[in-house]
Amino acid sequence: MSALSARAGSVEVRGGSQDSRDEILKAAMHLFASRGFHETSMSEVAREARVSKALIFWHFKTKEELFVAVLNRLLEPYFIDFSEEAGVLDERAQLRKLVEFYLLFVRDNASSVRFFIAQMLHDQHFAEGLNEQVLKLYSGYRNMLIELISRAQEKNLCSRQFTPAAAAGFLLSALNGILIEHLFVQNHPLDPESATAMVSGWLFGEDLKPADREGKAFA
Amino acid sequence: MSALSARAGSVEVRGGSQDSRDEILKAAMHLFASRGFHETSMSEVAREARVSKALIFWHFKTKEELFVAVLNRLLEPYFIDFSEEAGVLDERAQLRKLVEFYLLFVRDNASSVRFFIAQMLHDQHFAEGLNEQVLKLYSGYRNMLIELISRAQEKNLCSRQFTPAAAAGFLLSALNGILIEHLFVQNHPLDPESATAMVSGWLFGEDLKPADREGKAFA
DNA sequence: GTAATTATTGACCGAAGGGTTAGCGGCGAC
DNA sequence: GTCGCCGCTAACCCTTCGGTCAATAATTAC
Repeated sequence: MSALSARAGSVEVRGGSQDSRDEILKAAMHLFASRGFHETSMSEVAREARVSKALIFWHFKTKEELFVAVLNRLLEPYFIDFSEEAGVLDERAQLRKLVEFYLLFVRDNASSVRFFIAQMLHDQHFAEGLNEQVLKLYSGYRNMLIELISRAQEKNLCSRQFTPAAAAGFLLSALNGILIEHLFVQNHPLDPESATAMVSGWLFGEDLKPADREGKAFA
Repeated sequence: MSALSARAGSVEVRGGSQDSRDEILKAAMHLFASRGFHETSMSEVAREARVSKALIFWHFKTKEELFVAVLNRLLEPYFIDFSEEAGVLDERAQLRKLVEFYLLFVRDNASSVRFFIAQMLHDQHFAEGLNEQVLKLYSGYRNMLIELISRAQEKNLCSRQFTPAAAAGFLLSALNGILIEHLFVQNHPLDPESATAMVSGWLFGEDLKPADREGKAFA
């Protein structure tokens, strides 16, 4: 915020402490996210931020505090509000939009997603604070799905084979499965269109276009 | 193997070098799997194995070599052969069996599965050697699914809506999604029966029993 | 019995890690 | 001007880490 506005002058005229703090955070984000907590030393962060190690400890009491700050910063893009887009679309289109949004987000933030998953699986210590926030995001998304599916079922727009909660859960599992396949198998382009077609084919019982029957996203 | 048989006497009469090597491996397995590579020190391993640190370096040249040995040891349970069970069952039952097997395995080896996933996501260095083996397992499983689905489609036992490869891919994604949900949401019991019912409901277009419509595995 | 080989150890080493401290330049307040 | 605070640094401290080494038990070989 003020960190950026203060940098009006084109070159390295940084003055305020916010500026160095930001530089440190950026360097730490990069290093922590790509190497992990224990494999990143404060000296490395200092070097990458072109700042003395002591300054980092002036901004952040401990390495862990810096790490938590990085976690929160990396988490920001995950808090998105797309309620306004909903207005005109019917439930089926909204669901499709929601699924596509998930897949696009994962594709465009793969490295950050990978980092968070690895972090939560690996380190229960930090995970505790993290779990709360991630779970909030996750259940928010799930609730939107449930709500939409429920309304779609009322209007007979989709199969009533499952309860909305079960359908949403299964859908989420499929999405998560696509996610991890994408993270593991490199060169797996995660084609959101094909995957969305596949998933909504299941959900709405639609007949698929011949191209989608091959499920590029899963082959 | 001989490690155990040599310990016939009730108390600590271990002799051969294999015995101490095994003790070290067991300690290292435990520590690496629960804390990770970088967070585990050789001194800790030595203490847990009740052995001097120097002895570890006598058995294993470096920490990394020990870690690789641990990886291979932890990977052993994953190589299972269940071709003989197939014999009498029809394709539909075989598929159900295969799905259930996946889920049971994940449930019963959750900590090891968690460790491998975290490891592969986190550390590309070791992941390279690991990826090969894991990918072999994975594509082996996938090929069995494809083969079975293909035969099931020929016999009209299941929907022909998708190509076998696409159906297998989607199925695997669903399974992986269940897997990660199970790893993240603690107290999520991963009910294999319910999940299998759900999944085969999708695959075979079967009507579900009322209890399964609620999809306990996903709620 | 003794020589060689195999297991095992305590003590040690240099490097790197997280964190501290004393101090320095600059700048606003008075 | 000078006092005091803020931003910042070089040098230092202590601990831990991966790894080595010389010495010593314990086995085996002959």
